[in-house]
Amino acid sequence: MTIFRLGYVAMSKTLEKASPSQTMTYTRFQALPDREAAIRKLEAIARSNLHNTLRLLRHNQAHGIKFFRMSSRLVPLATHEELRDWRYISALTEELKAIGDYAKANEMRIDFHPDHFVVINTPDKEVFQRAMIVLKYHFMLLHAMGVDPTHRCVLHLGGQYQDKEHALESFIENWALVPYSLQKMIMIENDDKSFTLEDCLYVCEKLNIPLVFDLHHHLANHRDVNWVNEWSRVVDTWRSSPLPLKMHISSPKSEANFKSHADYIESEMFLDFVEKVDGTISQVDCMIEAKQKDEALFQLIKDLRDSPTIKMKSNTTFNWVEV
DNA sequence: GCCCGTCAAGGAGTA
DNA sequence: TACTCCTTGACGGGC
Repeated sequence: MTIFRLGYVAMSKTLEKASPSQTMTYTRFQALPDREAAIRKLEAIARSNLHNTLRLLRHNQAHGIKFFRMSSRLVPLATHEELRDWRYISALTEELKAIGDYAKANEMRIDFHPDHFVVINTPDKEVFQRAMIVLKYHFMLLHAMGVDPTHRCVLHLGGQYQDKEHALESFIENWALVPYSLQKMIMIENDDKSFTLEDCLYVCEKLNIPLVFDLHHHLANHRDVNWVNEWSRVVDTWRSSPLPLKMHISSPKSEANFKSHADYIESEMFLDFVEKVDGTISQVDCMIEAKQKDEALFQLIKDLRDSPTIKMKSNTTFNWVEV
């Protein structure tokens, strides 16, 4: 039997006025005459984002959702080079701790997916250093929340730079330059145009990093479309993790626009995945990446509930969500 | 209250 | 070499 736990990304389509990603651009920040007042404004925005994150967790708890990816934009301009002197963690200690305490009390898995500008295999030292600053920002947020940072940040392998084999080796070389505390935080995900499941397995096995398998990306970019052949290797990358295996699930927007995410999840595709995985592992945490966010999760649960296939499979357990 | 340009980032693709 | 596009949600000016 496999337990499938479903989660969603960053924001809700049903909870109103609950953005965790309110922001201020550096252009606007700079335009404010009083720098101290501008920083206090940034802190007010961050507090609102953290408050809304806690509201989202409460909303999730009410619907039985125990898995959630937080926005990486919780603290606007936190990693900007002109704001290095800003001690945002100490200004936000209470709000951060409240999120961690709530997640722990309700046995929730919360994590991050820093955006694709965090590139570890880059040949550019400045780009690498900026990547470290962004990773450190995520580390400090988790630390202040009181959440064990192990395997809480999903990254891609990076750029190909006209030579994929060399780019893979660059990742391995640059990995040695990543502080151990940040290394422990990272999971690697296959992407939809450069690095396939096999490429990621090569790196993950070599460096002992858990692999987050993205089924949609795999369908868009693969060597062998039949991912089941490599499934046991994916499972093995999670052997030393304190967390269950994590997956990304999304559906293509259209044939013409295959790589973009659709509003909802095709339940047939999801059921096909469930049938292939069921019984191979005790638990799989599936991150639903759909434009309609939690609404898509609710719809998927509804579709599954109506599915004759799932009714036949009495051994399969979902964390059912009451709509 | 809606529309649309702008903001930010690194890489890929094109001229 | 220089540009445009990709992606994302939010912001804010214009109407």
